[in-house]
Amino acid sequence: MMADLRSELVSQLFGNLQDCTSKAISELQTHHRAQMIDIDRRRLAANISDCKKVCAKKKSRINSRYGDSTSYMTPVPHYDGHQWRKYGQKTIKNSKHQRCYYRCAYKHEQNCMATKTVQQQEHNTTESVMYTVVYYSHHTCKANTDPAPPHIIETSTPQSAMMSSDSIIGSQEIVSPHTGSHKILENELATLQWTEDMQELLEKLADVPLDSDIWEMVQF
DNA sequence: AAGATTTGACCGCG
DNA sequence: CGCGGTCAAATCTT
Repeated sequence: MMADLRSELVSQLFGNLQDCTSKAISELQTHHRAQMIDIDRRRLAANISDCKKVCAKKKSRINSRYGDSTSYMTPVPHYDGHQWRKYGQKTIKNSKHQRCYYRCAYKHEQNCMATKTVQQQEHNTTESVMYTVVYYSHHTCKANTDPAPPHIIETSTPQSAMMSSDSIIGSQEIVSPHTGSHKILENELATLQWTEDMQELLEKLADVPLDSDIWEMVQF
């Protein structure tokens, strides 16, 4: 009887939560895409000729050392379907934030040479925090087929993204201005089947005693 | 204790 | 010689 009531309440709460978060996610994604398009347009308009020169220079250097690279902008630089190990962090000249260096977690076991760098971009207070992620080499480790990372936007000129951006973040400090709940949300978003996991959480919580203070707050 | 991260040292390139 | 990519010992986390 009590258990049924609790299950129902929890079910409703999670239903509302799911609706809410889905809406928020949708809005963020829409806003985010529009924002990135705008930022790209402004950057391109600002200094196309300088950009061309520097891009060509950087690209030739990078390609000579690493082969092709692919860069992305994303608010969620750490959840891209692969496991990484951080092996370095550097302050980059004229950048406010540091750049972090990651290698594939299976580098030694499987000789996978994939690496990536993550650097937080400059942003004003009206923009959400974004990171430039540059991938070098492809994953050769098994069970990893180098999928396109979720919730990111591929930039047409990889090096230009690095050029105008500014810093990094390690896997532990994660998106610094975000709260713990944001981190969880991002994680779920990028890697999990949302509805299935919500259902699982629901089933677990239905068997857990609820806090009495919360029960007193809910009016029926 | 094992594995992951931090951080200064090292090194190659321009 | 400075920048930035990598190494590896120290430190932290689980």
